[in-house]
Amino acid sequence: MSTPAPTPTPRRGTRKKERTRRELLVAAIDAIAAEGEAVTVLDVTRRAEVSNGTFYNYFADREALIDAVIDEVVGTFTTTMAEIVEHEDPALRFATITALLFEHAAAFPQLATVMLRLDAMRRPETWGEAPLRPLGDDLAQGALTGRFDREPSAAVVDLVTGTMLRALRRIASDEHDATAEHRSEVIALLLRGLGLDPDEAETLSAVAVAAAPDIHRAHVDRALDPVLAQAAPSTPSAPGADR
Amino acid sequence: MSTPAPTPTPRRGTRKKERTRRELLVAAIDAIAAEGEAVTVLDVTRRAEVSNGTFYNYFADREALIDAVIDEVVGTFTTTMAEIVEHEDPALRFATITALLFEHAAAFPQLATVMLRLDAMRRPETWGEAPLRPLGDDLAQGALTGRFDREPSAAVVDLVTGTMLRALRRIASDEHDATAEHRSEVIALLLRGLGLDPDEAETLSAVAVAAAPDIHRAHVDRALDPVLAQAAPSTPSAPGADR
DNA sequence: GGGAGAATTGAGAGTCATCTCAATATTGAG
DNA sequence: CTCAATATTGAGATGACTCTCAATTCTCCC
Repeated sequence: MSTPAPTPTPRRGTRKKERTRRELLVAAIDAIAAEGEAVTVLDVTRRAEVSNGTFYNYFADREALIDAVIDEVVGTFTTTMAEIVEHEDPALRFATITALLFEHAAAFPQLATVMLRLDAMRRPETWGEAPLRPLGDDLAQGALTGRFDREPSAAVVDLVTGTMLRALRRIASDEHDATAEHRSEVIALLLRGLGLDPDEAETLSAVAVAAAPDIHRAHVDRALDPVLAQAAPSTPSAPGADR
Repeated sequence: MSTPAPTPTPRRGTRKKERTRRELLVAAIDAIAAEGEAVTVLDVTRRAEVSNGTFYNYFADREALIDAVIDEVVGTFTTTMAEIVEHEDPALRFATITALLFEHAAAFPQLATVMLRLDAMRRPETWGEAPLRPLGDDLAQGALTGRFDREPSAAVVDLVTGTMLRALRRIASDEHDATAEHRSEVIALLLRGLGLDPDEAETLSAVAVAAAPDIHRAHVDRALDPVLAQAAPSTPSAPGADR
């Protein structure tokens, strides 16, 4: 039996409070993906199907919600990255990290869309400390250490983060050519720009893109907040092992 | 022949109108650079030092202003590009176009900031048709035609436009390393990623960056709307009479 | 200068947003 | 089942924003 009770009760002892907060977070992610900077508290509470007043039990104000969303979303991406940081060959590590981010964006387009929009929601004065900046710096640094003779200069950061954000945008908006070939070619272009031999760049990127889905699935099963996984309606959260 | 009707040229009291509209446009550029999507009509009219009501003599509504700003700002960048489109060697043309855009962004940081913010002000559904998309496509296309064996695929567009937008953001926010070296290295990285020989990439990019200031100055003197030039307070223009 | 028409003003109507709070409903341990 | 703690509700208070319009000021042609 175990018909889910009409009153949704996940488990005894779990305060309702926990669940409502997460529902608000998921609703906020959807709303920001759709509305961007212009999102309103009412947008969020309507999606979460709670009253306007309830919102203020969980967040001090609208700003606090935005901050919480930034933490959540950037968290899922950085966790995904940290997941495979122990790769040995720096070039392969870079390729794998990038391929994983693409995979993550394709699996959770709302999260990617929110990340991209948040990246632009800051004022010019604070662009330097934008939430995504550390992620880009880490990536560029990790891409280069120990393998290429090039230092992770500002130009390299621009090359890597700019290209990846642009490709993420394409993937998140589900354009027709956001295919595995597209991802692989993006990575190969980056590797070549960073100084890798063209042939090796092509091989490495193909390998990384091919390996990404399995790594990513394992990561999601293990580490991703199940409530956030709801934010990807197109992805069955507990599908069969195979695809 | 010609206009038979009432006095062929409308000249009664129509002088001021032109000027006010341009002042509103300049104020809007400043305001959007500072406030982004959240800009209000009052922000703009306060900056332009006109009353709220005056605004509606010139723009049907707030949306119309945004559209007009997009036209103006994207216009100045595409004009800059078209300026040097006749270069012979595609790689050098690409390097020069890029260097010119960097120069333009450094000379008119407000325009660059507005362009970058507008790029993110659209909804995800319309990102594909965002105002900056054609500019990026043109650039990627122009970069490759006739020289590289690579076709201007989606990956190439992502590489070129993403990197340039990121570098423009750095230049617009006046970060300490937005120097000539930075610009030159960005271009070299791109050229190498596109398939050019590393040494030639370095040489070409240095040449292009060195040549950019003169070309740009000539372009501004010749073609740029003088009112828009006001948007760059650091520019020593405005030689007097406000006709 | 005189005056017709262009240009501007700013108060105000209407809308919609954020956030509060007293009242009400729900939850779950004993 | 009971009831105190916990969570939710939704109608306002408040303020900011967009857009209108009758009244006023300004321009500049003659």
